[in-house]
Amino acid sequence: MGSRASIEIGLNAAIVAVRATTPLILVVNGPGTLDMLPSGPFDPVGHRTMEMGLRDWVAEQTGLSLGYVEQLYTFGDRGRQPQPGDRGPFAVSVGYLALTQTADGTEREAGGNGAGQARWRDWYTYFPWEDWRAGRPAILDARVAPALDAWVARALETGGDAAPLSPAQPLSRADRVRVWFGREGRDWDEERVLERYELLYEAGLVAEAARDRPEAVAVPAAQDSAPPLGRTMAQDHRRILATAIGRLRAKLKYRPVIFELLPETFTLLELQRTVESLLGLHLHKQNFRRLVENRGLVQPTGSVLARTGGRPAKLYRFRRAVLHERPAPGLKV
Amino acid sequence: MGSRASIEIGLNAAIVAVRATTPLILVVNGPGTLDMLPSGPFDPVGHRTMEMGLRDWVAEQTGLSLGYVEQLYTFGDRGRQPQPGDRGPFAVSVGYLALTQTADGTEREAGGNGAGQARWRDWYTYFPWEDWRAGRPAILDARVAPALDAWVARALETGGDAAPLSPAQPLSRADRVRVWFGREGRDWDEERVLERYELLYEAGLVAEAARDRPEAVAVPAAQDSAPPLGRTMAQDHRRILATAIGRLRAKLKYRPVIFELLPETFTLLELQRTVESLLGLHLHKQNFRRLVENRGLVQPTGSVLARTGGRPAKLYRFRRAVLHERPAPGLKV
DNA sequence: CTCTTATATGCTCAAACTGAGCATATAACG
DNA sequence: CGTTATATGCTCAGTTTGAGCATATAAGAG
Repeated sequence: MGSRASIEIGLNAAIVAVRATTPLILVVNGPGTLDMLPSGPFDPVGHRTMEMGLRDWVAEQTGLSLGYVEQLYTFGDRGRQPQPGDRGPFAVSVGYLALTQTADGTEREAGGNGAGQARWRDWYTYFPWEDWRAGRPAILDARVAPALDAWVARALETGGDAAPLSPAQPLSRADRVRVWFGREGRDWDEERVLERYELLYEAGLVAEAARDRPEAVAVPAAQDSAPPLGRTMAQDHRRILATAIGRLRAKLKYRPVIFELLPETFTLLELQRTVESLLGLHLHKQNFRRLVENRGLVQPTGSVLARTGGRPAKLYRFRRAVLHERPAPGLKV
Repeated sequence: MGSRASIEIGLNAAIVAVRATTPLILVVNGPGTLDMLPSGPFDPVGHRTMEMGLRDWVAEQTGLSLGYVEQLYTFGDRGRQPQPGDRGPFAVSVGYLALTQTADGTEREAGGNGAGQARWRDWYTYFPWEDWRAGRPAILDARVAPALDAWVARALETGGDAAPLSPAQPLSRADRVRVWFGREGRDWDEERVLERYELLYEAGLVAEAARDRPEAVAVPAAQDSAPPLGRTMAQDHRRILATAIGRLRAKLKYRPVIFELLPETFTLLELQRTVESLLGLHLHKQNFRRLVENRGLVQPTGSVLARTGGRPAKLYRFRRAVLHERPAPGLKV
């Protein structure tokens, strides 16, 4: 077992909130103009658990004290290293998803003394193709689809596209493009955020790909001067964010986590808009309220909210008792 | 950031197969008579990714070449260390779930030159309370429930049981026992394997608890001389196995992973028995076949299997095309 | 004051899905 | 030729879903 490189464990938090109709992610300033997730190395001497280490780093860098936290995935592949010759400790990234009440109002909230100011940013800035609320995002037809088609075509020319890369990944390039980016309308699985991002990475279409392995990306000449697809983040943080979004979109459907993001009381429309913003699609209004009421997820507070125009909406709150009832359901939309 | 303890990343594989009606887990000999999951440290110099490292370790220790592999969770808390004074490198465990065709026949299969012979063992050996196929497991009423009740009672006496340990874990002892171990019949969520195991651990009812923190377990005097609940494993491997079982039980319902465990062709009853063995419960036969046929998960091969007594069963195979169809469904039972 | 524009809510309805069973078909066995 | 096992087909009522139609309650514009 000889000499192993030393290993460092990076803890990274994708901290999510929703303001009105926009899902937000908390970022700090990274190298250059790059955004970074709040993060720091795990120090087993100073922290009893990784999660506690994460909370400390976040508090230090953003001033935020996290509530709901869930571990996402541990990434540890060399290809993703900054690779200045593979020097320094090898870094493994452990990604976490955290949910917090809408830190609304100003664009930035807590200071933090870390790498700079922490601020909230619309998560669709990083994944513009994931927001279908206004219909199929233009960027898909304009940029993503052509580039992916070209990438598939290159594979078909140069050899074959049949080869499964691994038993766990048995789809060809063409299949993956079709399955995860679905042509046409309703062939879109909003949970496959990570798969789509990694496909774009593999195809060399996001800036991170060029940064990590400049040699492998020489090919896509066509859109060479085009702006990158989505805003880039430092290190592998956009991959962690993609994991977070996908996991949150999935979890909403079977656990009542949405209420971690809402204030104590809310109207059913606010609840619906929050869900829609995260899922990136629209839901049938009447059916949505029927769902949340039948599942017993909410209970009326008795008061109403005088809004802008229109009939005043009843206020509801999360019915915490569902947590003690058996399956503790979500919003299977 | 000063002096950090060195960190070692342990890769651990919960390798699952099914023989007839028994879910199996592949174990090697650990210290003493303890079973261990095939595992080894991640060496970033020798392995490009953690998953490749895992495959290498498994091949070395068991002779098995893994197919389907999925990362489960990364455990890294100090409380679970062997703690001979917290010396040595700090170990973080990354757990993986692997699925493989039934290595049927003999009790052991591949040799491996590692810590000894690898062999398959019924996973309910480790979690006897998880198998409900023959009705509510006797061990629940005989041993688990009384011990948990006593543990809840102790909390109620000594202080209060209301305190949520963390925002992400907002349930009291009493609630957790009720929600995860459900009194009576159908209040059992077969996916909550990890939650149940960790509750037993926290309550000091599994041998690992006494091993990790002898001081905290002095209390349960009642069943002091009783045999431990379920077979113990080395380190935190039983926790990893619990994670694997829970994840697999959940995943069966929305992805066609069951076919990783089955031979090329099979009868619908074999398919059903395999699913049932993993879920630890019985399914309605006619409805089950209606489900798999309607979802297009299988297709008849045309031939039949002359069995023991009874009408011969048609043979089916996995309809791989579902992988290319949109949501790639599972067996939502 | 009345009409228009917005929301909020109530209700309906058909199609699809689920959970439980009843009934029939096809073999091996004694 | 019954008996005993499975394998398969079909039914049926209760629920759940997906789409809409219709009504209620406010703010504003003529």
